[in-house]
Amino acid sequence: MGIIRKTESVEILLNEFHDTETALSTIELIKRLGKRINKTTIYRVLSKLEEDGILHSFLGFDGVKWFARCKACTRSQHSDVHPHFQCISCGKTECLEVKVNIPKLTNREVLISQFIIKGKCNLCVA
Amino acid sequence: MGIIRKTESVEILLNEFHDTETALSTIELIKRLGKRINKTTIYRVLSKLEEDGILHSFLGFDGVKWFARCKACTRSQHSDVHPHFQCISCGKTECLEVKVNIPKLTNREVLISQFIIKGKCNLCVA
DNA sequence: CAGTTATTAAAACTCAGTTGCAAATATAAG
DNA sequence: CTTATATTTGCAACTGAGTTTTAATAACTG
Repeated sequence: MGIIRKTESVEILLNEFHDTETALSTIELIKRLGKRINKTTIYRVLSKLEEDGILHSFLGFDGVKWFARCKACTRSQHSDVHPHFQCISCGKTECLEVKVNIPKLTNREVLISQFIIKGKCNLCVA
Repeated sequence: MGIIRKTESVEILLNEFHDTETALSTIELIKRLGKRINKTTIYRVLSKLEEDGILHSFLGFDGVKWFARCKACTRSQHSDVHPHFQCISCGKTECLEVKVNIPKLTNREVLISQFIIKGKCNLCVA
């Protein structure tokens, strides 16, 4: 249904994504905000922000859901189709501004795709 | 630690993968075999078969774990790096025999990558 | 300001996956 | 073949991410 009312929860959550390009897991957000916002609300607001094309989500290697800011998505179309990188050392998870070429598949209709890469990030690779 | 003894559980599970190229979820395997093998054992045998390079695993869009036969993997190296396709209509999930080009990432070390595509399979696309 | 409707918190629940431990069984040694 | 021992199994209880239900609360509309 998307966001209709500007509530405190929405504002607080949007704020967490405002000053960062990196993705945040639901777990991390609950850890940070769990005392101010109920976890049920956190889950609901996140999924509404996704519906609205403000955030996009993906599953990390551990099966936990991550969210990150969209750059050029709208409510009707999520156009953020890029790989996500998860660092095994520091845990930082980020969107990669790289084009993915989805392989041509004969006789199949592609709807969504997800590409996750695990490794060491620029700071941890040393 | 991998498989050391040839037990009935190992044989039954290997058999499920013997006559199919498609992937099987842990949920499906527990549904099929849960009366013959305890679910704990199913989970344990699957992960040992993965260690041995006989099966490989990946997470579906729902966060459930899927397993499929490896083609050219060994205990020391899992070389099955291909996309997986999950059909939204019939649920069939399969390995795609397509090469994925992992984008060149400067200053980063890539360890594992996972590419999942969701859509309609050749039978359901009609 | 009052009425309507979306949003929230809280608690209980779901369900995939894990853990600890005692009993069972495959394999190696004698 | 029998015994010793180390792996494997089943069971029950647990973990933890995410969901559902319901009553109370807060944002918008007129």
